[in-house]
Amino acid sequence: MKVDIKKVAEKAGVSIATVSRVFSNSDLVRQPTKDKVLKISKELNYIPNPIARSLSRQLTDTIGVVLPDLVGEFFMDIIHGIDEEAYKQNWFVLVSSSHSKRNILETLIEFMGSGRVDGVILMAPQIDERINEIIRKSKRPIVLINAGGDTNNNANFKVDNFQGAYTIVEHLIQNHSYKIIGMVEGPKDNYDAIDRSNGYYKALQKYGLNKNGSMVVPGDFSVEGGYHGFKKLISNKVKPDAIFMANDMMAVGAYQAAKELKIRIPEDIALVGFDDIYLSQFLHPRLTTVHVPIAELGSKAVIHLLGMIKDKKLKKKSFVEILSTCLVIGGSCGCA
Amino acid sequence: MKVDIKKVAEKAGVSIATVSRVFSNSDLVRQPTKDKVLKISKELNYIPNPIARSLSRQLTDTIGVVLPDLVGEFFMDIIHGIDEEAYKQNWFVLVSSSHSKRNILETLIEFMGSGRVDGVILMAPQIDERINEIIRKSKRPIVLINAGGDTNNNANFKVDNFQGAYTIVEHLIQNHSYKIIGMVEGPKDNYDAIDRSNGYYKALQKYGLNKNGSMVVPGDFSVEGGYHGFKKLISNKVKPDAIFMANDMMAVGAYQAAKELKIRIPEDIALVGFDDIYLSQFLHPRLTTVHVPIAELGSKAVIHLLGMIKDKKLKKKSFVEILSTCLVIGGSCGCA
DNA sequence: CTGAAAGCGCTTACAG
DNA sequence: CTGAAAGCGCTTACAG
Repeated sequence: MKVDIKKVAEKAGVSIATVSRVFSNSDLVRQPTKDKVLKISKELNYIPNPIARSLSRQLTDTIGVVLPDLVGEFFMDIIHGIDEEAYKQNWFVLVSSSHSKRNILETLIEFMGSGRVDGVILMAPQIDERINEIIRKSKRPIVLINAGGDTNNNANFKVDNFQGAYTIVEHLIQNHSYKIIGMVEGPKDNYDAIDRSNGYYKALQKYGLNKNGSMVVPGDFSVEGGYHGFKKLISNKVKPDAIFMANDMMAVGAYQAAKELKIRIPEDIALVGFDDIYLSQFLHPRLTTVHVPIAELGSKAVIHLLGMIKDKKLKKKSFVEILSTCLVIGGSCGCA
Repeated sequence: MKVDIKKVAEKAGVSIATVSRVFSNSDLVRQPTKDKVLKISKELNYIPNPIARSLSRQLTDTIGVVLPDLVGEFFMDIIHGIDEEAYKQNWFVLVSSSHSKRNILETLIEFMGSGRVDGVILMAPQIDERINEIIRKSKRPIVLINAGGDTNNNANFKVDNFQGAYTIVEHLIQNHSYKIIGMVEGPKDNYDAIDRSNGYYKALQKYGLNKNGSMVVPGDFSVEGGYHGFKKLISNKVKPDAIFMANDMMAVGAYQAAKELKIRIPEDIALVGFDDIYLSQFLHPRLTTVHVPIAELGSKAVIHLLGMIKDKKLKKKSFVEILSTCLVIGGSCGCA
């Protein structure tokens, strides 16, 4: 029943070494021999056992992907980007997201410590010292996606949150001449959020609006957070002309609040977001926001990781690539 | 540097057999011996190599998950359901979705043929003969999620599309007394879609509306499909009182069309959907729809699959569980 | 309760 | 170009 390399070798009248060479595409085998082995293999329905191969080569052809719990909207895009690229190069993807039963740390230890994967892609909103220690101790390469905290001495792929925020706020100022621009920020300890806030401040400063044109309230990247943040801004004696929500989910909450208060977007107040989540195109008017290249982040991470696995030298180098975002114009900012 | 079972055995003054037994929690080891081994292991930072373990046991503790390309909204929920349950039982998840570079068939062959996984969960909208053949030939167990086509002799977990559709249409008839109920159907070759259509017809029939109260146009589960389907229904001389969109994505398209035509929902026409996708709660008014227990589908599939892996007898039995859906009432049907 | 040894199915340096 | 043999790091039936 079970057909292994021995059976193929026997039938083909060669040694298992030769069969092995045929399947690893060694050029040490003559074409006729190769043909014969391949023919027999087909007949017997032989597929080399990847586990045995892994044990022998000390390589698994598998990468581990560790994701945080809350990536919701992005989840599929990331996995797709990773999966597609990995497949192109004939690698497998072991996925693990943190959830109620498990945290990132555990998963990382499991992946890095065992021989189950040859490298890992880690998406962690925040790298703490314990995580850094695991990374340092491990001999397996790791690539960070959108990581915050101390990410030195690692390979990093990030999104240009600062520039994205700067650009969209600049759009509000330059194209629409809004004078007072409010912002509902993201979580204080989230690095994406911090960079977005910085981009906002920078744009205001550039156009001299930082003194009287700024109005900031805290938020948390959730729909409810956006709902309350919007209400808070709107209840100010001086009303903002426009509001920059630090992410689209909060913008959704803002739409709800506006609806409730019968405030029209963009007639009464302009609104913009960040992320370009799927949902944002269905808001009315369509949300003006910043597009984030999620799938690309995934595929770039894979390419780099495989490079690190193949070339040990690369592993030592720290590396950062910041992917640029692009503005998505909808009607919510006041554009036609 | 590399610490293996030998090193631990040596340091602990026992044989590798004993170390192995300690880590597989055999009760054949005395507590003091166990303690000593565990202590040394901690010191040396020893983790048993899962690949070697797999080769020896002929088990990988890994399940493969094969998903179609287009599950968008559900993707994360399914993976989460599967991942969480698998983790509870200490299993790993190898994910693979079909995409531009790969189809379901290839992935399935790869998973089933090689020794990379002990079983697979397959979500295929349609099982064709080639897929069935692969399943039949493989000695590894497989569980089907929401599969269509000939799924006999397999383990299946499905959603009760028929009942869900029946219930929501019945709601339109019973609670709102609508007399003419249109429907935009899903793809002709999609089994979910077919069952939903059947539920719709059954409800109309039950209440004697099948003669004059039915109005059906084709659709394709896409936003655009819903947009055009809605327009087509609305352009009829006799207008429907309510429309059942075969899925929420199409309902989104219907909202867009309604907005454009200045048709109010539900005042001018009631609208309901199916799936309860994340987005549907943000439509105005909130979409009345049918909730589908996606994560549960995933976790149930895992539980059953692991059962099949552990108990070979189970593997032979065909099995179907149909998870029931529930009605989610929003404002779009005319409810307060 | 513990150990020596065979075996899981491959890869690859070495010898020819 | 090909083969015999050691080795990858475990598990487990067998013997004690």
